[in-house]
Amino acid sequence: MQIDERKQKILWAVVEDYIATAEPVGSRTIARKYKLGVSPATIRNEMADLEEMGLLEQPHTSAGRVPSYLGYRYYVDFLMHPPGVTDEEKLLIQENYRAKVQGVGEVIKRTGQILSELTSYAAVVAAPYASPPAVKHVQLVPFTGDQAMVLVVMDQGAVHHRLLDLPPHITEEDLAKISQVLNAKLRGIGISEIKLTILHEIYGELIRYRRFVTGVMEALRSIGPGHEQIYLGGLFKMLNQPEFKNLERVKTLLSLLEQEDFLCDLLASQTDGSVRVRIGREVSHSGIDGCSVVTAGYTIGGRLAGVLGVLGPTRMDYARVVSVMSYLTEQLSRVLEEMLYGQKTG
Amino acid sequence: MQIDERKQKILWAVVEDYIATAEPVGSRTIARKYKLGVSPATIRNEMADLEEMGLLEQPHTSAGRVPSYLGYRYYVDFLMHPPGVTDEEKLLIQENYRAKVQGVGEVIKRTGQILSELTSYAAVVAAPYASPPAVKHVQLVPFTGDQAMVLVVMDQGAVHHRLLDLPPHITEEDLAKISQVLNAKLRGIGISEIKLTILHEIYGELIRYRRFVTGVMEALRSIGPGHEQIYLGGLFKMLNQPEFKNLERVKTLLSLLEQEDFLCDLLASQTDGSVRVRIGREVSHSGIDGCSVVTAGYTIGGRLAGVLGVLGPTRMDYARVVSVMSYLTEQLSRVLEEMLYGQKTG
DNA sequence: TTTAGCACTCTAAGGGTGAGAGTGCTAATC
DNA sequence: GATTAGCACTCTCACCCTTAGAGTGCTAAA
Repeated sequence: MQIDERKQKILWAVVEDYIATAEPVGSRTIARKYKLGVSPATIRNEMADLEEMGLLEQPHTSAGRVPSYLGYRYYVDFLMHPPGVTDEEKLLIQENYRAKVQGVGEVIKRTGQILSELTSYAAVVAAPYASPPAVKHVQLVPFTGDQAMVLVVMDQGAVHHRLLDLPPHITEEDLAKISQVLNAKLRGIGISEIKLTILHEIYGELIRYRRFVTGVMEALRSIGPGHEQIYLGGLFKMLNQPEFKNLERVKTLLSLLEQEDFLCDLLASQTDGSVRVRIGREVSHSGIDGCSVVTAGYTIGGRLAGVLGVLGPTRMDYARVVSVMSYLTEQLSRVLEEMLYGQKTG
Repeated sequence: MQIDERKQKILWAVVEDYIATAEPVGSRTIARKYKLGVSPATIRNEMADLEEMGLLEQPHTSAGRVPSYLGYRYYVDFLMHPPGVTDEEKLLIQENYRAKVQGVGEVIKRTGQILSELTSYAAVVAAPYASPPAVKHVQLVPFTGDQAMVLVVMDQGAVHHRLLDLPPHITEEDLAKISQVLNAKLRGIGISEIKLTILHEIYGELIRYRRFVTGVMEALRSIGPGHEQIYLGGLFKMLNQPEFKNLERVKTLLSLLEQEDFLCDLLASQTDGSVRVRIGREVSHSGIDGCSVVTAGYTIGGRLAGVLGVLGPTRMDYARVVSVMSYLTEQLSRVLEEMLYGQKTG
């Protein structure tokens, strides 16, 4: 059996209606609302076919139909028409960024807020993690008598800091000198690219402080790519969805979402700037059944810089979410580029 | 009518039992479990008195009694015996801090996690906001061709950064020089203490860069004291409490907790290192009925440095929470002091 | 003053019922 | 051969009723 045009229309109608109402969709409803020019009986027959093909499901014998996982997949891949973003929404988004924002963290937060605002689902946004982030500047700063702080500025504006124990009898000038050497050797290099040759060069010039420099390098390595700031918000919006009237579900979901590792996992698989939809079981995490995740990458200077995502029930308004996400990543990329490289070069 | 010892015992028993079971407490239960040496009938009479005094309430005529707001207040003020913390729990807390922790942020996060772990309620922890934080180090770092990053390390380990437009034709050496002057003038001074005299001194030495330095100073001022990192966690734990089986409540609560302003408000009123219990209506925030908040300050060098709090239902195990909080703030103060001032001076 | 006994009240859980929505099948129609 | 009207059937959900259970207040006795 194949999916002819009428079947497509019916599948489309079922998915759209179910997304809108959260109620199983009956043949009568489709005939009435979507005027396909055929009677409910015909639609019933077609729906029985679609069920046999695994695209629809029946909660129980005498209920309407509900899209199956495959049904959603087919809808997302072939049937939906992302409606784009209205002018008002565009304005809203741009307003949101126009307000004076201080630093990347603020931008990320605002992005998350507006994302959940516009979609009514939970939003997750990872701050730029950059692939790979390159060191822009390293600075050792005396802190207490026996501790120093290592400051590392990355080329995309992130700043990391670590505290380090100082060896005895090291002076502020020593620190400045070490900073200087580290800068000369590391600037423009990704953390993960720090290889033995560079290490040897550094040790060569700083042989006196070998042990301390080892500590510094360890601290640098501990920065790694992952575990940047992650924004999560809009949870309460998602609870308005009827699928979350079950408290047990809310609990397991919340306990997952509180773990940053989990959020990282959700976003990590995004490897380019496209919009990616993972439906139900495709979100491979136990305890998060019946949910879908839409992720999209944003870029800085053309390279993937970070990911934002929307988490909602499988019955998610995919078309809308995809529209919002693609416009939003575009804007976010633009804003970050302007911010980090200046208006002129952006 | 006054509260004699027997009434106290009965009130105590009602509160304890209700906290433990979340069920209205009947006279029979009290007679059986708390062996006061009197019959249920006597207890009934006493309970009627306590109700008349406003310390107990009846959900409906034929249910047991439940503490009223005043009842909880009386219990917290006069009747409860904080049980202290068991040795295992002490060990657990100390283990938690012993693990290698990187920076203040990590300590705050871990504190929040263990706090909600030990109490089963939601935990809120504000990173040290310090009164006032003093500048430890200022550093200007060239970023892109026409932007520089201002790094400010505060004496309690926080690091702030801001991006700034550079005037044309400024060199890296210029930046280094400006950094040096700023450091000399600002080190040890609180952001809010930067007064005109200091400003004049700086301008005097850096007259050439006057406009740029103005920008730097503005950036510094924008750091301000408030809005440090706030940890919030353990929400899903709180949902196990039967009072949150009502989804509507969970939603309003979540929407409040997602606003950092709200969390700040919750913690802000704490002005010393003591443990403070606010019950029900005392938490003056609409939309958060039936909840109590326990806050406590932690100190660094004897001065209030930050606040942690527990948010739970009015039927909260106050005795336990107070015990945990007072031990935890003690430990947290110790850990932070060691971290920021070094083991020897702590 | 305390206690036993008892009638009374209220809730929450269980079970039965009927309306409503939707289906699948069959036979008639285009 | 595809489509449709008609109809019997199924299943859920909301509603009502009933009852068990827990707890009370009152009264009278100890």
